[in-house]
Amino acid sequence: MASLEPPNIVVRRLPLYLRALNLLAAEGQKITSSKDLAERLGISSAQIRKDLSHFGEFGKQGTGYEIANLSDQLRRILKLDSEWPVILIGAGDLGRALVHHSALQGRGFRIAGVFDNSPNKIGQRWGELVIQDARDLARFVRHEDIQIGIVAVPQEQAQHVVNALIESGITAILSYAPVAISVPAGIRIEYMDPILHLQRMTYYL
Amino acid sequence: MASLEPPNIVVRRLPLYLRALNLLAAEGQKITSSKDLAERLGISSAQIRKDLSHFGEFGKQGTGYEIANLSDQLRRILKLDSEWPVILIGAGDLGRALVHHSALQGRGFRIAGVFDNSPNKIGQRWGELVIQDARDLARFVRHEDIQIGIVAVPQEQAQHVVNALIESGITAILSYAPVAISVPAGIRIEYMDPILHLQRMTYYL
DNA sequence: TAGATTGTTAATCGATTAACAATC
DNA sequence: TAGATTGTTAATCGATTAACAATC
Repeated sequence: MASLEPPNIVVRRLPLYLRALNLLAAEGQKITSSKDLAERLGISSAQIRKDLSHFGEFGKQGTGYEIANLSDQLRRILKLDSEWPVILIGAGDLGRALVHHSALQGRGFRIAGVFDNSPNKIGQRWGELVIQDARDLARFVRHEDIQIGIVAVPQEQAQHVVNALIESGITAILSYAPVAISVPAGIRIEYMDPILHLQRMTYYL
Repeated sequence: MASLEPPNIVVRRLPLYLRALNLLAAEGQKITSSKDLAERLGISSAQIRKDLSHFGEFGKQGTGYEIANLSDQLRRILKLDSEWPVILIGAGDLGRALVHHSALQGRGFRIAGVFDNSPNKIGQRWGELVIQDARDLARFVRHEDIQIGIVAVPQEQAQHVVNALIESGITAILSYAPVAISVPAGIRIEYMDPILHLQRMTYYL
């Protein structure tokens, strides 16, 4: 039964389930079970059933889950059933990898604009995108009603850029800068820092 | 008092503390407290003290922690006091961003080799590195005694590459491929997937 | 039907927090 | 000394797991 406030830790696992389901679908599977998913993800089947139960009943006793259906449901729950336009700030290597590689396509996001403050970069074409002047950021965000920003600027500029994003109306931020950034309540921020992940493994080597 | 097996969840937070300490040091601070760190990291001061207590006593009542000392201690605990050589597999945009940006320098790691399987890429220079043939990977890993690998290849090749890495002796892997990879017990793997992070925020928008 | 798997409850497990004596 | 902050204990809180009736 869907309760009122699913714990954040549960919400954070849903994208993992969705990713596994996508993979199963790509393999041509139609049906899966909590046991099957659990093995693939390395967690317990009880946890998967419990997690899903916060949002509804998606399975069938004796059979399991229809992959296409569960996938749709998760996308709906995570609000990924339509594409979110995202802006990218920082047209460096990292930004290029994101745009070029285009891993965002098909998973709920689309890069709608790229911004930089370097005169060398502004005006350059990246595929269908033209790098824009960071000073035009707020206007773009408001006009296109963007809610999500990706920050791929040097560490020293990160807090400043985040402030500007929030000022312009952005409410969710993914930062590649390896520093804790302070944001007001109501703004969500996630971090990407490869070093952090590497440093989490060396203890065990 | 240092207990026998600190929980993994505690070990995973240590790099965050280290990062905050680095920042404080860069600001010219000499001393900090669990309260100060807690505010900066958005967690409780009790948690920081409890976490540190798994590894020893690093503070002084009434004063707090000497930043340089605590930083050294954490680096020692995490085995980051000497530089780990790392190999990178996949010389695409993402790989270039990692090498070029060189964010690894000074945080305990150094890219010792870059590998790719494309004839177009092999032989290219990236700064001081020359992209090597992926077939020479095992030899390099053994000869240079590398323990850590970063996988930045297309999704479809990720499992295959990881298998080869493990075969050659790598025991810790950072994967940029957005798929769960299966590894035998004793091998550690961490994932970098920006979409996952974005998908964890949309629920709340 | 018999077998399988769900959704849910209750028990267990583990992590976080509050509180405080020790002490710098 | 008085004030501040540690390290640690015990209490609280929350998450995970085991178990099973329901049922496809």
